[in-house]
Amino acid sequence: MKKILIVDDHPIFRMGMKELLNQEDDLTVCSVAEDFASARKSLSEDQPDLAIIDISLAEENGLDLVKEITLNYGGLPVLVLSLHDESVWAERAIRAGARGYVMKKEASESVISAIRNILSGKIHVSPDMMAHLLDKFQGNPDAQGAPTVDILTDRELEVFRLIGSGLSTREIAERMKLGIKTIGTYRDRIKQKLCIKSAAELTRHAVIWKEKEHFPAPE
Amino acid sequence: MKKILIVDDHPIFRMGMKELLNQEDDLTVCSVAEDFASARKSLSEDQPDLAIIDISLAEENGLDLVKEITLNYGGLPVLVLSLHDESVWAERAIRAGARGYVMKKEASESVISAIRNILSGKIHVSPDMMAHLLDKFQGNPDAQGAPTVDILTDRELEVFRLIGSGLSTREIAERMKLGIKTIGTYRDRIKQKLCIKSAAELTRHAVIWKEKEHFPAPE
DNA sequence: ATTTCCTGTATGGAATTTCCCTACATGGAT
DNA sequence: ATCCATGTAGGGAAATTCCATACAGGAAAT
Repeated sequence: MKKILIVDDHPIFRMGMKELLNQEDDLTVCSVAEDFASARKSLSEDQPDLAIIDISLAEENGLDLVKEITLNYGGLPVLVLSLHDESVWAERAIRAGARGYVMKKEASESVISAIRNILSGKIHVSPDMMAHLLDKFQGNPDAQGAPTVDILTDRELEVFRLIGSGLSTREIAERMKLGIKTIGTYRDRIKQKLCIKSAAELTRHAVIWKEKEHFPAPE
Repeated sequence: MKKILIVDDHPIFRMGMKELLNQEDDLTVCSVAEDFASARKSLSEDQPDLAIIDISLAEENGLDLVKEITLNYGGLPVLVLSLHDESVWAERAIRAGARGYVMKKEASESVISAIRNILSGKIHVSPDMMAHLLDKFQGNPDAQGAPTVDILTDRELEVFRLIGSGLSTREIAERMKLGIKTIGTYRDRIKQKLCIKSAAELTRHAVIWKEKEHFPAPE
């Protein structure tokens, strides 16, 4: 019986996931957490065999939790869930130490099979992503993907995203629990990498990018 | 026993929602649908008392389904769910005929109480949104579908547009051959009229608006 | 092994901007 | 006649932007 920890800040989704996993004979949800603090608690108290983490946690950045886990609980495999498109996040998730990535809108069976794959030692991402990662691994840096945003580091991207949702520097600092000056540095670096000259344009690019990523179809 | 139809394209979320509702004594999920077609089928076959609709459906626009339902099944109340922030979609949802709006990340209890409110004839949105809608209703009675920018004066709109194309205050002043301070005043007034609090958000709204002008929405 | 580059974090200080208030002239609406 | 929306602009404190610099830890390259 494998024990599983779920970290997700959507209550109803947590409920669905728990239901789904408990229907399997050999899996059991040992705990659910909605933030870092309770996730840490469960990690030490319940000793799960696998952690399922939503990387779009409300206040915190799920990638950080993934990093923390692979650092401190080396053996514990992590499956990353996300609302958003694989092409943007899967690679970062894997680099952060996750053993798999699935999008939330995928079928229940995908989630189950991802879990089984991971528990048996494999890495689970979609075939496309797998190919892409391998490509990149062999040193074809210009594989494809977003020409711009791709060169941002995790933190830079995080800041970029928050800029895109209309937050001010101070608000971003609060949300990420960093100094204002640090956010300033990230903004500088983003501007440099993306060849943007003013704050106004930075915001504009960020907003457009975010709208594209997060609101693909609807008006 | 009230019968409820769930329309959502996230399998796991559907499962969670179903579980949640079935735990209530007086509610039962009569059917779940993941797209328009099966939603229509359930509507005529199962005669639900309430429909819960995720407006970020994969291929289709959930708002259209809301409109269709209020048109053809006049009496059937609709609760709209969305991943995204209320401020963006709630108003549209209500205008499309929905009787309530909740974000997916809200607690399970909010969903339940939204359902009960709606079933008892009320409209359910967050207090903030309620205030905003009421405001709009009396302050601007003919605001039916008028985009907010309508209340801007010509100059304000001009400034708004330039902000949306990523120009800084100084650049706008130069382009319009006005003092920086004047542009500052326009920015203040735009913010006030559009209920925007920070410069970052102002830019965000302006960019989104401008982008929309250029990419006529497939609504 | 050592050097170099990248990333994350942060500081300093000058130049700008934002933000909130006030001011005033005009041309309509009441 | 009066009130109000509009276009224009100034003052001043607080906040942000912009540019430079710093340093530690890790990865990559030599």
